[in-house]
Amino acid sequence: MEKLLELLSEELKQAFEDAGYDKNLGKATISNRPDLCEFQCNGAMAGAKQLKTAPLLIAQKVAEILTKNPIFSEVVAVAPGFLNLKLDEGHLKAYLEQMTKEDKFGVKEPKQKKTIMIDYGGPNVAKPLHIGHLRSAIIGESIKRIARYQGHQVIGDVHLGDWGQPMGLVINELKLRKPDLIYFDDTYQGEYPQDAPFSITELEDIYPTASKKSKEDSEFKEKAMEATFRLQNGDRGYRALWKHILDVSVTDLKTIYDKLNVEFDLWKGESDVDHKLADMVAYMKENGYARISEGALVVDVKEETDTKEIPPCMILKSDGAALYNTTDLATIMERMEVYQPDTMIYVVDKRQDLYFEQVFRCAKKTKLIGENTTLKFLGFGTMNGKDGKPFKTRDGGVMRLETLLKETNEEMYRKITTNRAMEEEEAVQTAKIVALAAIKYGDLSNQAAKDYIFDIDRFTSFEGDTGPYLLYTIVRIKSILNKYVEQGGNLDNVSLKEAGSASEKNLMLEISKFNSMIETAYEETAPHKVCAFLYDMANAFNTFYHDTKILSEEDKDKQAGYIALLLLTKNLLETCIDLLGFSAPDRM
RNA sequence: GUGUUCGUAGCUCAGUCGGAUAGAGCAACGGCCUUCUAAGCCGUGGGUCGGGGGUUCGAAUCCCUUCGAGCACACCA
Repeated sequence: MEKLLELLSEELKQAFEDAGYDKNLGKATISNRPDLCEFQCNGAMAGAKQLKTAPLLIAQKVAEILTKNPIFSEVVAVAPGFLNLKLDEGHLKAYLEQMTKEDKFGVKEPKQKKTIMIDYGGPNVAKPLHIGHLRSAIIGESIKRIARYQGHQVIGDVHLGDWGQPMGLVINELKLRKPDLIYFDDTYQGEYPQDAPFSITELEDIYPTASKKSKEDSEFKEKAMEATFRLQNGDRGYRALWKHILDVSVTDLKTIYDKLNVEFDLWKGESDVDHKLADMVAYMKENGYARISEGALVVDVKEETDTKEIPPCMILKSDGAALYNTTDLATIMERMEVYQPDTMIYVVDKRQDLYFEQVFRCAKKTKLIGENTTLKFLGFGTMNGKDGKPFKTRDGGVMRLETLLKETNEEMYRKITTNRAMEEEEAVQTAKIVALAAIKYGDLSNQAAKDYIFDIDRFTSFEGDTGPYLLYTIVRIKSILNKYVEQGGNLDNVSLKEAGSASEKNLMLEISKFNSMIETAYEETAPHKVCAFLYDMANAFNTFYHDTKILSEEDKDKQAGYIALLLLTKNLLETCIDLLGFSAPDRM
């Protein structure tokens, strides 16, 4: 269904035209003076110059026509030329009624359904997730859900770091610890065991140890490189071992992403395109895209219009080895072949901006992607501590994601149990749900591209612009709806009424912004717009709640109208938090 | 050095393809529970929108300049 602002703009256009002016001046916007009006139009001022007429006169003439229009309950022209508008209650009610009937509350299907691939998460095999991975997961997941809700086909790919040097390090360290494993026996011809010869706990200890050793011990490093080489060149035992590392690690990653309510459609990794690298490199050479520079194979990506220097995109290192660029480009190539996406969005730390600019240009120049394919870099800022510096643990290390989750859950459990009496089991479950909302809302309510301060005390607070506050609002509505049913009410039997108070109308006006908000959030890949909408709607609801007695309302017809409004509010709130990737408990 | 992002209330952040009196939250202060969850609501105080200049009827928003901060700048990912 059409956005409300567009419907109003249509009326304004007609009025401008009828008054003898350019109809394009008729554009409705949300009022920035809510004390005066609900909507406004500034067209008279914009047109005053070309029309050589005083803006107020234009506004007055248009207002005269508009006052006869039943869609507005009030039309006033004020100096210097604003048109102040109020919407008729009946029309507002009808608009909301239509929302409840339509699929997705009136969000229109896109004219062209796109296939969008989102590359987010980016964990490395054999390394535990740390807070650096948090933003990519949270933001990417939300973008995915918003785009999907908007009606596009969206594929989320975790893009595992599962192939390079780290794998050799792990294998080599494992060889030192367990030299007798049959995987290291070159003469072994039989099948390898199903079960991995190590646990996730062990694996998590192996990588850091190996990484440390490689920096201090050149012999170890050399052996690790050799192991990497053997793995990549198809050594049977090494491959089998690598497969174990992958399985154990991915199983573990899935449980944590599951806790975060983050879900990937694809668990592809760098290793999946290894077989394409040689062909791709050959293709770039044959078509004259690549050249040798300082021993390395590069593709120039400079453009005439550049104001800054863009270094060439390196395809192969001077020792002939592949690097991150190589696998990223090959991944783009494979995605084009298998999924033909219209857009690929990379949700990555913004410090990689220049790097991705090079890769994108290279992909375009070498025609790995089509003319109409969009590669989009969605860089997010750093998560800082309260001191404004990158977030660290108390002893200065990198905090594990699991630790962060655990601590937040505990903090939330403490808050819940001190404020409410609740069964142990329910309190634990509720704490988890609310804690996740706290973390995610705290992150997503900021613009993704900006650095932000991760303040767990603030995020877990139930007061103000926080996740818990929103959940509390939803829980409140659920509680009223439950009681209504207990008292014999039927939720299927309620219908909206015209607003009878300012707070009720205000809530309805907030609700009416939903489809336009979704569209903006999608176009700007901006989950924080969803957050702002949620908060505004929760505020509008709470104000309405405080000056309206719902369950004790004597007029049953009026009461049913309130209930219908509550239902719609609740459904929208729940839809929005789902777009952000969290959910609400039944009680808290 | 080059490029880039940013600078809004004591703190954390919205608002930025020009519109009226720059908005929230936290913190501070003052009200509102025999009544649907007070984890709430209502109100008060708090601002040279980093500085300067320009464009415009109108600038936090656009342009120039300046100061300050973060980040990036090919053989890591």
